[in-house]
Amino acid sequence: MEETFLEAVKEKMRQKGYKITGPRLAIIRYLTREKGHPDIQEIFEDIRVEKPGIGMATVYRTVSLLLELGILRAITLRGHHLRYELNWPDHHHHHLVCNRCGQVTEFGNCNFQLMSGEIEQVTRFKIEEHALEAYGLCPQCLSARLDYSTENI
Amino acid sequence: MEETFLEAVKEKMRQKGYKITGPRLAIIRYLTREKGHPDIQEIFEDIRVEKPGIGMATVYRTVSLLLELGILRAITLRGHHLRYELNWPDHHHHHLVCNRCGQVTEFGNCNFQLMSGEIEQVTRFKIEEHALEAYGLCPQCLSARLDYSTENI
DNA sequence: CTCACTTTTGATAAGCATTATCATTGCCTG
DNA sequence: CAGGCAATGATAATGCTTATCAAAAGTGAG
Ligand SMILES: [Zn+2]
Ligand SMILES: [Zn+2]
Ligand SMILES: [Zn+2]
Ligand SMILES: [Zn+2]
Repeated sequence: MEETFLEAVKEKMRQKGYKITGPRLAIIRYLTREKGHPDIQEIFEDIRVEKPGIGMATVYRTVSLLLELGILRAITLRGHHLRYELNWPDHHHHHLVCNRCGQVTEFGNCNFQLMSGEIEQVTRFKIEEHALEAYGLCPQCLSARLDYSTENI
Repeated sequence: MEETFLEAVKEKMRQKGYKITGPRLAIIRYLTREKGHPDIQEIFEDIRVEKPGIGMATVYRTVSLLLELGILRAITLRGHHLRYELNWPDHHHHHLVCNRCGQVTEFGNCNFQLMSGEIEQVTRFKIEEHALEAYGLCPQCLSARLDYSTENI
């Protein structure tokens, strides 16, 4: 899976005339390993461990390139700075964020197509994509809060 | 409606010990008039017309205050900078953005509660809020594109 | 209404994140 | 394995947001 994806990425870069360089490969490999939602600073710091000489500008440039190629996906949670994740094929999902500890979980149960038809009828738009984020309390913070309210009785 | 809302805002500010000042009133009045989704720069420029002396710092501070009080709502479209709209009571809605011209339309047909129960079961989160944005082509851009593809036959 | 107290304001400086610049390095094709 | 051109890394520049602080304005008591 990872290898096939990496080859597809390289092929896409070659087709568009971009060079496959050391820094770019390191960043792509890192992103295929990393399963979370790192921001640009985290990407920079993690890459620096294996490639100490890399510059922040290169990380910015590579992330922009991967976004342009559709390899990377950017998400915003509560309007905070951007976080990134690989755009694996056939993996439609959204994010659930804990309001207390910030933990991010993914969920795939998306029924958006049930409302999109009606929205298209009402607005006359043709819908192409959508973004959805849910906010609440994760299981850990939920039980912590329950304990707290019990204390207060 | 507008007057009732304005009074409710004033009351909320008094309760929290915030002073009702000229600049703050001007910004709130402007936001009740404005029906779009201005960003901080647009708010600043529009307010400056009626209150030429106002400083950018005050606009930033007032927007933060209104967000804290739940009077204002912030939205991000495609991870771009924040845009704002008043949090009118009982007006749950989301945004539909044209990928070509950027036009923003609101829609109220939201079936999120149909999926939230299942997501809560799977993830064990307690969901409190959600944000949803749809992207596509507005009616104008849609017909423009249809014309264009006809030309190309 | 006036005064005294406290918050708010506006101008300015400071702080960060992102982008632009440019000489040097390093892919890639032949 | 060399030449050409894109990419890199260091640094400067830009732009947006927050912090600072003296002056102004809102509030509540008298
Ligand atoms: Zn949590
Ligand atoms: Zn979806
Ligand atoms: Zn449009
Ligand atoms: Zn909704």
